[in-house]
Amino acid sequence: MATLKEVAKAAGVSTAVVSRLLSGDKTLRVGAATRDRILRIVAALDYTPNAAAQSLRLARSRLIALIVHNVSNPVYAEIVSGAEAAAAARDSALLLGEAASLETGSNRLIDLIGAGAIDGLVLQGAGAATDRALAKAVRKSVRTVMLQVDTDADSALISLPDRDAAAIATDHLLALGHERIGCLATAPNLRFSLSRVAGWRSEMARHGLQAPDSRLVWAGSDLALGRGGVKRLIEQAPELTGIVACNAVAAIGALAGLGDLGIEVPGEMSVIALHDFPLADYVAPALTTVRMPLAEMGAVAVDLVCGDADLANRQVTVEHPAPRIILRRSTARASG
Amino acid sequence: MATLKEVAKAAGVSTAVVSRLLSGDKTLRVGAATRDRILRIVAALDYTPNAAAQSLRLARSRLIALIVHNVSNPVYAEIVSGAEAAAAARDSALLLGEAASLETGSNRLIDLIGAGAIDGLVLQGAGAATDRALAKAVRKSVRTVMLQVDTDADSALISLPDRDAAAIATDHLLALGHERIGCLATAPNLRFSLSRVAGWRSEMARHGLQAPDSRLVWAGSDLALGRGGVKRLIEQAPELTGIVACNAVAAIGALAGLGDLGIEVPGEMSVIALHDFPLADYVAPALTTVRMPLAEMGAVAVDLVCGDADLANRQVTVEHPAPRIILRRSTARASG
DNA sequence: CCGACCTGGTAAATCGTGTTACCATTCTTT
DNA sequence: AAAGAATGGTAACACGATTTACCAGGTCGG
Repeated sequence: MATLKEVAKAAGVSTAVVSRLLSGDKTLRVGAATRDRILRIVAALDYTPNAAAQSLRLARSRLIALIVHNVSNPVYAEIVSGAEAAAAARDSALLLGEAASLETGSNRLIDLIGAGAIDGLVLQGAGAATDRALAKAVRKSVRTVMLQVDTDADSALISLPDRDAAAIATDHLLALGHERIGCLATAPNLRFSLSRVAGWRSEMARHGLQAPDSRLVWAGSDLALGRGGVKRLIEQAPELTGIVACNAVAAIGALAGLGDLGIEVPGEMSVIALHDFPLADYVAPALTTVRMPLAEMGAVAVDLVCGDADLANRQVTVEHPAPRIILRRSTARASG
Repeated sequence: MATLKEVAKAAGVSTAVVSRLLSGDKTLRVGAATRDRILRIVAALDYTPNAAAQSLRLARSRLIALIVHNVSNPVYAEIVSGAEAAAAARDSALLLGEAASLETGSNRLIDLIGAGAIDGLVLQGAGAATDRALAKAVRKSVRTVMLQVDTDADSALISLPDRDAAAIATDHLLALGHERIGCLATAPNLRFSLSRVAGWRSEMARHGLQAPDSRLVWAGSDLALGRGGVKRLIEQAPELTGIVACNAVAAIGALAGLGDLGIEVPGEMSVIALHDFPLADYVAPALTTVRMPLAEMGAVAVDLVCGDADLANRQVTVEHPAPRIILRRSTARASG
């Protein structure tokens, strides 16, 4: 509750001195006695600058908004976690929004974006909510970074090494002797998803093997869609002995779907997935994955949006740490 | 970028009219023509009130802070999700903090709390970060709600029906014919944890069965601690045929720990856990749980902190939806 | 015809900081 | 001793919205 004016009065100086002292103004000349007295009083009164007044004056709030599809998905949770840590490291706070809440009616977070009240916006995933947020952000030219899906606005795009990771996964199955390898992809209209499919295709081609559309199916990024998707895939391509799943959550659904079909993993079918999270080690069978730098992507997004680089047409791929295989039990040497 | 003054000038009125019109002041008498003109201009200029100025004037930010131990834990993620939805419904935005980021050095979120810049604070879990936040909040008398762990401050405490849920879980094992039932608890110094243990103990007693300390072990709420904890438990009490795990994430670790020991679940050991989340259906074996209203707890917390009820010594238990068993494969009838 | 009331607004203070421009002493220098 | 510089600050405005108190002019009742 202590205000700058109160501190100044208690110290017997003007508010200007206190403000300049606390903000480290180098042009301020102040006596040592006065300085100490002010600092003592600041401490005694537990003075903290009023955030609203500061934001108003500085036109800067040190608030970052992150909009994510769904925080209960462990893949997205890891992004949130990385972003939160990076925001804290940059002395900013993180406003979190989930897509479902933002779609309907009026929403405070959307309003804050529309009022230019935040310093930066990070958008993950596509959909009505992100479109709405993006439209507001563009109007007020809020610095915006998109994760994984691009747009025509003047925002930066952060990607993962999707193609490489899919190639690594495919290569792992190939090294185990598999030749008929399918792909459980996510969405046909998103760039990152297409990159992963391209990684699978090109690695197959490099080994002179086929990767026809019949061995590809579009599932989403959640358990139920993975479970249903793998059944369509097996129906289309019963000859498969290995599957590259482009999303680990969907892959776990796929393991269940394969169980429904009576197909044993890894005995009859090897499954490797992109992305990793702790529980992947505890499903049945433990899922072999290619770990991608998700937390780092969240952190890079926040760092980029907080910096002062020009974001228009900026494209960044998070290369470190590089994708690497986490070997578990869902992949095995091809039989026969 | 449009300001109230600009709107007023364009409409040929004073800022007072515009402000009062937009905020729905009923004492304002304004001509129909003027009203329409103002509203048209507001729309044309895409005017959004400056959030900082509004907060400064109204001493109210419509920001809620939620501090959670770890968003990657699916149990906590569900709390976050519920809180976010409730905040959106109340036209507030949610600031998210993770404990690890808040412990060290200066932090913007802690500062915002210390400056009284938020309307409410919800704290989950105990630890240095929450203590720090709480201390700041108390100084500025920020409305605070604690989840699951109480404190001596004037904050409300929200609980789950812990004792009932543990009793339901215990009862399930008893109904399957188990008599030597252990408890994999979380922390010995937290109230909710003790309630769950009490639920186990009392239900055992009600059936005339023993629940000695040798059949109890304190593990935490994550995978590794559950895995280690169950091994200590089996060492102390090899005679057990059933385990009530007080946290589902730890329980999944425990399943792995039992696997390490070569103990088959549910053949040789039945495991039932408190809390539920989607992936619990996909581990090996699928985990039988007692579902608790986690998202609802997050929502209740936000609603309470946003309301104007007196929070001092207020205690709320989230009773709906009531805890219920999700029957899966980790529990079976006692053999012999 | 005059006071009261209603209609349709306005002026100005306030919230708490940050910052630019300026100033009264005292000290130094030649 | 007078000019110039260094010391140690201050006064005042701006940021953008809200709100209380007030008021000019027309209408109406008596």
